Amino acid sequence: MSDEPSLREVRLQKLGRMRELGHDPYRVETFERTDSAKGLLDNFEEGKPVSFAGRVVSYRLMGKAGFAHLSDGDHKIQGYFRKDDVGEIGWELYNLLDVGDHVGVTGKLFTTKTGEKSIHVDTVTPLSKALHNVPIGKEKDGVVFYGLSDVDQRYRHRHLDLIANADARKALINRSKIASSVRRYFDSQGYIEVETPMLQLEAGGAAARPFHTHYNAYEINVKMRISLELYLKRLICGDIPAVYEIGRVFRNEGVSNRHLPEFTMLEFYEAYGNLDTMMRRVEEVFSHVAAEVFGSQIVAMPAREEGGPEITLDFGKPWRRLDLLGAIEEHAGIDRNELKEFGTAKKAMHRVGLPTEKENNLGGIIEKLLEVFVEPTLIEPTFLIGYPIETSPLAKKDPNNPRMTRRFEGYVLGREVCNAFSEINDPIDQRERFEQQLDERAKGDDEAHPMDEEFLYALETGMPPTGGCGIGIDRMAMLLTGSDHIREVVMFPFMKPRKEAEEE
RNA sequence: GGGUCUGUAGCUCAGCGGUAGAGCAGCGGCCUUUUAAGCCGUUGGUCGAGGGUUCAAAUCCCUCCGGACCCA
Repeated sequence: MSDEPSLREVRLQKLGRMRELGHDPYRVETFERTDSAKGLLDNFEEGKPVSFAGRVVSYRLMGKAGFAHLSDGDHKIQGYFRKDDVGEIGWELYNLLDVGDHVGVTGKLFTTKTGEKSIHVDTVTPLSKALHNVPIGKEKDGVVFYGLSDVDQRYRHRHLDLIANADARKALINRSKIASSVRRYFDSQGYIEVETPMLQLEAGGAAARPFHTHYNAYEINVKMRISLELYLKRLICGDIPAVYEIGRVFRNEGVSNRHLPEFTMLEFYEAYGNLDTMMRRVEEVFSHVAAEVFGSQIVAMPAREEGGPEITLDFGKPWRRLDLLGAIEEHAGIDRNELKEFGTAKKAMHRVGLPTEKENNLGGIIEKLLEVFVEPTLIEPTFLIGYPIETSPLAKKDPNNPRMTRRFEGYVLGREVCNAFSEINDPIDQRERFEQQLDERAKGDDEAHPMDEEFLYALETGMPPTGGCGIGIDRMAMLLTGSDHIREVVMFPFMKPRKEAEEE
């Protein structure tokens, strides 16, 4: 996207003139500021001398005086520039400014005729020149006009989005604060944060296709990790009793409003923790983050549909706990006894109007029923407990029902937010599960879990009973910031490359 | 993968068979407390790309390249 040359040239000419006046913006290295814009406005004292620097986000010239708002990113404050006060050079410099430039000013705080707290400027120091149009909208009564709204451009040129769109900026910054807050929670609970390998010989710990890459020095093909799970459990085997990681994982899949090929997972593991421990951790981390980042455990969500009621979620309360099969019984009208065998389950699935051709095991059917009938109903924070064994190759069997595992998922607003289980610490059981997965793989399931001898060796050394849980940080951020698209909470989401018109 | 919509000036958009428009930004005037400042004037576009239909295509058709939303 090349600018109209003339526009860029005009800006370069203005830059040249600034240099002629002895004010090359790029030679300046620092500029002392009395306070942030918010600080100046909050601790406003009429007549107080101040200095401030920021980006010009609005600009009005009226003959021999003018106004411009300067933004430090978070807040903005208005400057009043008068020819008689800034002098000949200062006045010309002001005239050379454009929306998008950075400028430093000194002056005195004062209140305009219309009551806006401002800086009456007496010196002007250009600090950077914007060489192209910076699409900052004009604003009236909180409504922004002519801003940057093209979604593709907002993501591709995120810096413009951060400048121009306060809401987008806020969601992204809150996402960072959420991740920091999660860390503070686990640190305060005695957990150790670690970083495990992203390049792996076999990508395990989840059902997903990995990205492949090549390691030149060893001349081997390696894979990008799809989860954090197996390495973290190897640390539990090494007697690090409480461990977590927040890191990027990569899954070779399509994109949607909830999926990106790379996303940030939190996984945490706690020796001697069971499902109840993990549920408590999830409740606590959500309430901790809500309170720390949003100032309240009660979070207001935008209406889920146009004109619908606003929803408030109270993360101060314990989450609802429901049995998975019971929930299917309630919402799909399928008796749990029908879900004991593949044949009857398939019939029941057909009865409730779902296609059954693609299903080849009981667990798949149960998960499908869950997705269609139960998930959308789970608005209030809810744990669903007890998942089928076929889709849970790393979770302990339920001693009361060997077809099911000691696993739960948490849901909020109809979306999965976490996945946890009592980790298998029986190496014999784990090997059998991997072998079952290999069978699935042989049948064509390319997301089935690979065998991992190193992991099994660690388990054979002995792992205490352990609870583990994974939370998608992006999903958590979407939830808490009320974003409907994962790309709204990722600074630089992967974008399909633009085909250049013609490479010549 | 399926459906709906969409690509026109730096930004936000209108035009939908008769030969390219508006607001903002830019440029030139006027204006020393404005705030979507205002007033006067003005520059700026291979109408995503290619092909077709037509006397005539931004507009209709086809193919491609992007994008958005919904669905599997």
